Amino acid sequence: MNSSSDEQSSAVDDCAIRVVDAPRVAAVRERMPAGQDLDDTAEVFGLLSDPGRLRLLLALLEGEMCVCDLAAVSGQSESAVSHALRLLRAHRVVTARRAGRMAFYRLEDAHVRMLLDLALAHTEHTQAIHPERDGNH
Amino acid sequence: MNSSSDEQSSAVDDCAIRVVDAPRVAAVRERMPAGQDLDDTAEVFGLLSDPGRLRLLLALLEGEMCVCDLAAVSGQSESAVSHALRLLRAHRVVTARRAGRMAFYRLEDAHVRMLLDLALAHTEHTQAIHPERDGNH
DNA sequence: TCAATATATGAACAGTTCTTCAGATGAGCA
DNA sequence: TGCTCATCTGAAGAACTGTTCATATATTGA
Repeated sequence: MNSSSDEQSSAVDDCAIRVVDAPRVAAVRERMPAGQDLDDTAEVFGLLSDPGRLRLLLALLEGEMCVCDLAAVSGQSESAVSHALRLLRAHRVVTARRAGRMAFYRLEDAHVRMLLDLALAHTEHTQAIHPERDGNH
Repeated sequence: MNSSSDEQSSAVDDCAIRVVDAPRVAAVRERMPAGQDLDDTAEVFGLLSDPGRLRLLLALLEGEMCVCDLAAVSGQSESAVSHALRLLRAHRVVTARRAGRMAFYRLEDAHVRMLLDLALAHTEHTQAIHPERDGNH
């Protein structure tokens, strides 16, 4: 997870980089999403690129949960979970509902939910295809 | 992108962490994918979490391309592209076809292709909803 | 064989990320 | 009010990531 994509300056036009299939390059460049959109997308994937956060989000797929249960489910310290949730909150992937001194988190981002569902379906699918991998490494 | 998930030791049973909704915690834990699968999934998301690699992969969605054209399309140095492709190759996300001194890369992983399609659809969709975002930041 | 070209690689550095620890905040309760 | 509990936060260090520069490999054509 990082940021870059500063206008992806026109290296092609500048002739700084040589090209083999020029029309193809132009066409693909045409369809390439804008720099900011790419950065945003990469950032979302970055949020999903940590096993700890992945566990939290998968747990939240089925409904809201409080911080301490999330810590138990994901096998992380409550501090680590809190930090992770803060990051996810900052990106509006989850939201918190406070009830007394507890905080209940829920998955708020439909796009992330789809990505998680897809990933989950994939692991279950490959599990079915390659059962020799018993998942315990 | 990192690795962890060492057996996610049974903090629940150890009573090291207190739990509010015990049955819920048990049920979610039951459905949680195995540690290795989670690590693998996180790793895939990690591969997609860099704008540069994202550009390369999006370019490859439409067919194979040589390294120099990928550099042109993605606005990166050829060295950076080569390093990125090596990483993607190591994870079998892309494969190389060599023709003379050129190397043509293609997207090889169906799961990654689906994730990219989904992400692409999402940016196009939000583009349609929020046209005020012109993508130039 | 030699030079030029396309890609690959290694090492090193800067920047980022994750975890941990210590302490802060703030709600509930005696 | 003072105490406990659930969560949050900041700072610090270790580990990781991405880029660059220099150089290596390998193929083509002269």
